[in-house]
Amino acid sequence: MKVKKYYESVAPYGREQCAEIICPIQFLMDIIGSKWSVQILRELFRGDMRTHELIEALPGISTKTLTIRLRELEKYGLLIRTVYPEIPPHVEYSLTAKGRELKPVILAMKQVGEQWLHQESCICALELSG
Amino acid sequence: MKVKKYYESVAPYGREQCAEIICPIQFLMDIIGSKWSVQILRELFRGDMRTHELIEALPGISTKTLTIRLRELEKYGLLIRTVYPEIPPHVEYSLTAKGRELKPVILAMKQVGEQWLHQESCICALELSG
DNA sequence: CGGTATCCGACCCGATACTG
DNA sequence: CAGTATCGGGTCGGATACCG
Repeated sequence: MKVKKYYESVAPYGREQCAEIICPIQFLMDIIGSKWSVQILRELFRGDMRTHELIEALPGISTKTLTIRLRELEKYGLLIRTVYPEIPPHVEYSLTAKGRELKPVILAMKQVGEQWLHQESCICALELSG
Repeated sequence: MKVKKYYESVAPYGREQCAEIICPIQFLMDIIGSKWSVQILRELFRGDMRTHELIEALPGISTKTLTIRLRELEKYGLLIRTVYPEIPPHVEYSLTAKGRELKPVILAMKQVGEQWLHQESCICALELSG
């Protein structure tokens, strides 16, 4: 009886391989649409990073979720995991060429996201009335 | 006691308003990252659509999910819902100017998505060994 | 340091039946 | 035709403790 490693049991829920019709936009969303995925990629665009650097750069992420996301992105060929056989362990993550193809997507998202963020009236803003 | 309408009870799970630090990329993902959202927007970029036209254009979506996604996108100001007081009911959805600002994002996603889709070896392909 | 195992609440979303 | 109510399975992902 094959036992799945725990991070294999988690996959983007919308993904349906080889459906009759595949929308390339949804196809991409299924790859990068999980929580934290784009933020991990965003960090790696700044340069190669070690695990604890990612954890520090992404406040709130758990080691479990980080590992799952990294394995997914590695499986999709977007990043490479390099292990240096040292003690204590030393693991480095870096974007592949394929991963860097996401740059225009992430740039476009950044541009629109910033624009909308600045327009948005903050829900937490103090109400002066009353 | 206020009773939430059922579609108000559903919101993108990653959204945290007014966090100390907000990544504009994640901010955008929280708006368009739910299942079906980008596909709905993709259809509306082709022109205004009625509810049943969207259902036909998005095979697999339920009326419930469609309604929830449409209300979300309307709440974010990305589309407008127009009701024509007729019998039978006639409702039309159209992108707002803000919604159309997503065009470069969706185009970039489409481009990369198509490229990767064509590279991908199909998991369902027959295995010739054995 | 990096990763794993386990538990568990939250919620996403599909199916179905029903209303005006 | 468009939308609502309700149910329920699946899984997402956070918290925590532990290992080599």
